[in-house]
Amino acid sequence: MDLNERSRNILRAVVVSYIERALPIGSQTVTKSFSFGLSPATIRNIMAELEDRGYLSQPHTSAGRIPTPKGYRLYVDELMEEDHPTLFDEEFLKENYLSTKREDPHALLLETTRMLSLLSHYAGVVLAPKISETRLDRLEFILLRKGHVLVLQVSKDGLVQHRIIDADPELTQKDLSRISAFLNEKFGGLNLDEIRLRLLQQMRAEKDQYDRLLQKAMELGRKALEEPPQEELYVIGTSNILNLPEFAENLEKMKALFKTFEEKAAILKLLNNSITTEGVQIFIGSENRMPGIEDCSLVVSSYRSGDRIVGTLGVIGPTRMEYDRVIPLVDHTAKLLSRLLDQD
Amino acid sequence: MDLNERSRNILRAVVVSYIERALPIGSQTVTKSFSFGLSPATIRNIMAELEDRGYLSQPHTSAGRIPTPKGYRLYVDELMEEDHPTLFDEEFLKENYLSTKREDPHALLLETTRMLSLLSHYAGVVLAPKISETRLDRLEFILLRKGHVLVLQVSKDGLVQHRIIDADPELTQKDLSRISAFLNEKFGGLNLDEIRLRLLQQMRAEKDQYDRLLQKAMELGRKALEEPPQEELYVIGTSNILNLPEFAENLEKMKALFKTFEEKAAILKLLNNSITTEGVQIFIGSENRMPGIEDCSLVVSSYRSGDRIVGTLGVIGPTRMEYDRVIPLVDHTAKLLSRLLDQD
DNA sequence: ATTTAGCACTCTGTTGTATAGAGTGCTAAT
DNA sequence: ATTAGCACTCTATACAACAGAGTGCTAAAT
Repeated sequence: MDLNERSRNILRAVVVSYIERALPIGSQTVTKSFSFGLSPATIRNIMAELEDRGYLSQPHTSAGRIPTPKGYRLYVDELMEEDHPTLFDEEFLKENYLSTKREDPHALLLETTRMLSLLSHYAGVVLAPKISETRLDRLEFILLRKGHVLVLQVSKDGLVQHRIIDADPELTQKDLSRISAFLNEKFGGLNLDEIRLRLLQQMRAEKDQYDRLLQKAMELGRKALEEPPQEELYVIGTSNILNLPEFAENLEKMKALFKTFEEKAAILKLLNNSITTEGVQIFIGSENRMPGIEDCSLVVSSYRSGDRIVGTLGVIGPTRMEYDRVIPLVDHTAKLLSRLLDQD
Repeated sequence: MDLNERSRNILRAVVVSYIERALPIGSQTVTKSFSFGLSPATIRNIMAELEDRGYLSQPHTSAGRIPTPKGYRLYVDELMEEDHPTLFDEEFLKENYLSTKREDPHALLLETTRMLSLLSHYAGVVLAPKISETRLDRLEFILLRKGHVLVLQVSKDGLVQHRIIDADPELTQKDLSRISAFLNEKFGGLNLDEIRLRLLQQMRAEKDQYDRLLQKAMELGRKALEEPPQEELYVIGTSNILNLPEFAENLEKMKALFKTFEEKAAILKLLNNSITTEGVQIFIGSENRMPGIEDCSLVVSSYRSGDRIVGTLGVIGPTRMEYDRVIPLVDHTAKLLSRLLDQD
């Protein structure tokens, strides 16, 4: 049932050629570009077999072959020689990326996205750490106007997020400061889910107590943490996609793709799914079931801060992506980002 | 030299028809769609004259006419009957926009952009108020780790921005709190430019004084305000542009346009230029000299918070934009936003 | 038992030609 | 001043012819 070595070589040749040329690959092209010591006729037989088995497809009877997602999958999993980032990419990152200021995680993540886009020539995406899953460093409340409170969350890794919530109009800034201090004391170092849980427990326990400020602290804390904070997704380089021939020819696909890019929800969902898995993951074309990007491939990797996975980053490009270059790039970038986030 | 009434009517007819149909307009179309009581031949004469004068152009000898930017300009300035937003737009905004929560200006601005895009069917843009030009309500410093300080700025209209700066590593949170209090006391209610100026003056004056904390306060204040804060531009609905026939047919223009959208710099510049002018401004096609959007028109209006102009918003669409619908829409939206920002 | 040369066949894309249609500009009549 | 009429121009479309790339199959060669 398995493909023999020769068939695999031919498949590799077709995939590599197609990635380079974006045109259906015929038996002649294969014989010319690679030296298998086989005639076109033989190649044709093998290609026909590969098509039967679902690794290649033909746009029409008398055309060359194009890899199917299954074909790319085999290539990526078993045939590709992927090892290190290219020397250029590695050097470039060392010179231009590692030197970015690390004090503001936002700036750092943005720069990471830019690097991914720049070096891959596709679109770079970075899903920012969800502040709710990081350990809390500080929680501050600042009174804006009566009844409106600015909540400032700072995580241990320096991630900052602010949000405005409604609150008891009787609270003064003094109350708020005391509440901040109290909550920081009590919950500093925990992650938000834990805090939320403890708050609820405690509120139940102390329901009947008379310490009104304590109650307000609990109430405010709960409110501050209850709504899921907006998820932050950086996307840079979508216009790179416009240069690819496969989309230039198919306006409909491009429309769908750009709508997806603009709405971000589908991409968020995909990246969120990948956050549980360690290392590089690859979604090839229709393997990912997201409408709009079913003609794209994604190469994503989770990254960490300290010993916890906190987010994912990656590259979105055509199924005809240069996997052997992009996969090590994404892997490497994820590691560099993890390192940058860790060194504090 | 001026166009007579009849020519102006014909020009209006051509512009209106072209906006609707996106195809060169011939003399027959004009006679059929409008009843001027003139034969096609007469229309032709007039159109030829309009072309001579630069209001219309012909893609080729035997085609109908297309308005030039000059033609659109005359239409917009003198021929168009623009008055109110459509009933639908007005109702829609009343129902869906005026009810948005106003406590978080960011959310509000985002919603505004969404509305502009939704109702115009083009791309909506909103340039957020520059916090440096708003009056300061609060300035808070929070120590992240040694030498890194989170600066939190809150403006009187509730605009919040945070930034991370390097600072004297010897400063403790206690120092920072005192500095915050001091600066708030001294400068609350002023705008950042004023504050910056006063700080410099004062620093010079008190150079030789021995109050070290005061000096540090000055120094920190200066640092916190020195770098221009990033400008915030919301853009929503770029993918609407993909549906327009003029761009679908011209891939190159579309590429340029989307690159411009992604980079945002050109749009920022344009909107910043418009911030000094009150009311609605219109840039038609090549009138705006920004590469990438020279085939687009912009309808923008400044908006205010209280009695000061703080930002601009608008719509980016094809030169063939439905000006009579979009201009009142932009105008109306700007006024609504101003009202929402004011009611505090 | 493979491999391959040879060949008929298929499909695309390009080129050239004819044609219909839309629209113009000009002239002469109203 | 307007317009009917007409010759002219240019585009878009359809169609045919054809070159080119590529295939699959068969029979010969290794």
